[in-house]
Amino acid sequence: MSRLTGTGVKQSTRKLDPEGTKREILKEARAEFAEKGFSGARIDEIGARTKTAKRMIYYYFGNKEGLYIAALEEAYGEIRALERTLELDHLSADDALCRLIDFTFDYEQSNVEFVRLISCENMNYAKYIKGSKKIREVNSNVIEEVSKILDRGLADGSFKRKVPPEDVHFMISSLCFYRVSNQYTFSEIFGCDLASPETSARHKSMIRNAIRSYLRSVEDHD
Amino acid sequence: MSRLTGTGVKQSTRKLDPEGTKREILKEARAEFAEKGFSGARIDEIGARTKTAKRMIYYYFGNKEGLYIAALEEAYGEIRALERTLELDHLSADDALCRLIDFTFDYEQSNVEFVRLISCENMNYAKYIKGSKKIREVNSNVIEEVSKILDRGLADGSFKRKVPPEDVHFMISSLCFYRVSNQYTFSEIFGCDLASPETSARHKSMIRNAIRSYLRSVEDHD
Amino acid sequence: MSRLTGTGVKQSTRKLDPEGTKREILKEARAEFAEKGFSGARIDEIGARTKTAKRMIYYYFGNKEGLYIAALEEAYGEIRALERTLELDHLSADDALCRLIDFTFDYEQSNVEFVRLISCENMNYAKYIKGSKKIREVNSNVIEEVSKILDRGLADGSFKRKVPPEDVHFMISSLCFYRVSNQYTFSEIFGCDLASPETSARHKSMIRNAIRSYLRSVEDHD
Amino acid sequence: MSRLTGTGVKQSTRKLDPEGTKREILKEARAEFAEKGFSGARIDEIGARTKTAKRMIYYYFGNKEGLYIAALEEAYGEIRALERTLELDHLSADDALCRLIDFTFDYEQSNVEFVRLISCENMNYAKYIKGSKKIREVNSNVIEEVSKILDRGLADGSFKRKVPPEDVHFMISSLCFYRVSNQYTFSEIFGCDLASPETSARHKSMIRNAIRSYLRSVEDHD
DNA sequence: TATGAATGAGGCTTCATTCAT
DNA sequence: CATGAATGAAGCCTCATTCAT
Repeated sequence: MSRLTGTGVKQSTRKLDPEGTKREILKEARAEFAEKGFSGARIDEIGARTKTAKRMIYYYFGNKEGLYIAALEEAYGEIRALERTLELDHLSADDALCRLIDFTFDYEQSNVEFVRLISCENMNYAKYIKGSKKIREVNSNVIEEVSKILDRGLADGSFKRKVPPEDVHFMISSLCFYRVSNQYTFSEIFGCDLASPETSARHKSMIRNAIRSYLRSVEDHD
Repeated sequence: MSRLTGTGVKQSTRKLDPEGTKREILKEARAEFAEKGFSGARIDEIGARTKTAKRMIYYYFGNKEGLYIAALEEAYGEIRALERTLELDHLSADDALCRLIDFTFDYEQSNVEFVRLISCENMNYAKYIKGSKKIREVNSNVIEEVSKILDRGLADGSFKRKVPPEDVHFMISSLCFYRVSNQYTFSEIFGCDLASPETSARHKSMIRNAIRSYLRSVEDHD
Repeated sequence: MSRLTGTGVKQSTRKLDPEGTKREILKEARAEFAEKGFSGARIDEIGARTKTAKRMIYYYFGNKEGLYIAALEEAYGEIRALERTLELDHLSADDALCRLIDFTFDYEQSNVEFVRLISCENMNYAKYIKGSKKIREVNSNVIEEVSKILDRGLADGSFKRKVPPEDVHFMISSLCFYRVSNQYTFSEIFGCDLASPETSARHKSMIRNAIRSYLRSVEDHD
Repeated sequence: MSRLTGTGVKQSTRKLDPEGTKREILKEARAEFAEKGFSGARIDEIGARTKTAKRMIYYYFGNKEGLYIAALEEAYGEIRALERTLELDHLSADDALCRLIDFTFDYEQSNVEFVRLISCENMNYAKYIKGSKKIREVNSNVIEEVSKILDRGLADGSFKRKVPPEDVHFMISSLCFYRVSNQYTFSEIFGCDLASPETSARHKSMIRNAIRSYLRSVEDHD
């Protein structure tokens, strides 16, 4: 029943900073899950990366799954929060579209962690976000934004084609996401580097204009 | 494999078909790795799905890593072999492009397993295919095919834009791959079903025409 | 107690009632130890059942062991205190014996918690009550009471047999205790229900008369 | 992926003796569960007591619960198997009854482990044996045997009272079981030693004759 | 070729307890 | 008196892999 005083190397004095502790755990969890996936991630590793004891993970998040879901929620929350600051309504349809595309491109290119978390969750058949209404809420805005842009473009004649907003969002997402998510196999197989500044700049322009030209064109190959 | 999972059912007769055994293991390995990822996949499970014993996996493939690489190689081999049967040279540039896009679209839509294996390997930072020259070889042809189409299109005036073939391959891949790889989170978040026949048909046409219109257009938004 | 189990519900107002707090903890501790045994019981659970915080358990009882001993002492104290109110001296030997048996029977049947605590302590080889003189004290009276009954019965001829009072107490205890302590396996195995009113009434009479007839009989099978 | 050759102290060469391994694990499991109860028992401890690796417990029994159930089944199996060798049919009702009582008394006194396992399972509300039809089967015979004795005794006049065989079994069980299960608290509290040869002999005779006298008597105190 | 038995290492989680306020 | 935050130790179990036949 006796207790040896811990020989912990980490901290000489215990700190009491619940919010800080929680935030730090979450930060390292995102990194670890993004790097190794859900089953590859190690709770031990996350614990080791933090200044607090591994034990606190269970204190605040219950278990590995709870921590993972929290990590996903935070990741989705961040990108959608930024998206909301874009002020697309002030811009012409064409400019707004390009701004949205550029934002998505830049964000995903700079936030590999986010992209990998989503890939990871798709490997899990999205089973962990199924329970999270927070994620649904946080994402609800995107389609609405695209929709407004498309309506404006059709009205002012800059777009010719009526396309469901989900489909446009899908194209933006695909082209920006895949570049990051699949950069490793793509670069390896085709001997290029998708992350290089040149390729990056070229692709950014290409994605923008591919989507624009689709919305502006009318002739189809069926 | 545990004593608890029942015994004596499998090996009523010893079969001596090394190639068959190997093929069967590989088939189940692909399924398991595609479903669970590398670290989530279970050697035990692959053994259980097979008519032969788990021990044979080690006999034929050395270890989990060897089995996984073999699974990847086979998966890449299959799609590229099919791609080679397309006989694109006989077609006009426009038709050839569309045929290649359609093939990619259909193949990835029908072979979720393939898509997930590639996603999985990207989660691994492509570290396992780095060693495999077989995979590089097997993929070498694709860019060449695209290149020929683009040249032909520029020559006959059906395409206006000079685009690196890797970039066109990138667009095709992105749009076809993401639909499958990210269908779970996308469908969950936006309350749709990317795999439904309607969405599928609409997207197939959209992808085809987005890429075509890009190649045929000239005005850029910079 | 984990952050996950909801906060801020309990301590709307600080109550300053040390005795009440202590009593409440003890009550829940008895329930928890009786239900799960010493090693199965959870300090967290006892804390959760209480309106006060888990920390108070350590404040008042030192540790799990201290709490457990306090629970045992209280449990023994209660039954012996009631036993002392029986006023057996006013009754004939035969009546007094039956009254004591009936009391034991009823008390143990109604206080499964008590029975389980004793069972639990026996699983612990009685190591925790060894230190407690309180428990010895509190139990000292029982044998004395039985002894008086037996003496009276031999004197007035209603009992024929001279039996050590400990042995009679042992028979009463065995027959009343086992019915409760072992009701789960017994009922399960023999497909009956020891707790049903019918069986209960039948057994109560049987126990009474088995002990009586033993004290009244003389012929032995050796 | 490399494997260090084990520095195991236990055995220089691996043995392949599945039945022996299983038996050894079960033997040590019975001892551990009987000593500490289900939640107090330590899989590690059981593993350490055996000549094989802890891992084999999971190989053969799945988990702690599976091992515990197997231990219970074996324990019940043993006593009932011995009971079946008693050949009570050849004896007079009175002799048969005494022989059965003596057997129960001796067996439980000598097999504290069995008694404690049953106590333990009652602390678990018999939840683990609920699933086991093996245990029900193995116990089915007992009541039948008692019933035959009672019938014979009523027929030849050695017993006067018609008592349900379950109730007689209950009395035998109670008196023999409690002596062992509760010896620790009883001895501690009343300053005696229920396991001593003298007390043991006295109780054995007492139990025999208490049950006999009940069956032979008719006057009740109601 | 084929297989059941065996295993060390390490993974997730729980637990009683103590620290700091 | 009271409490939320923090923690080391240890528990159960899983996993890829190797041994012995």
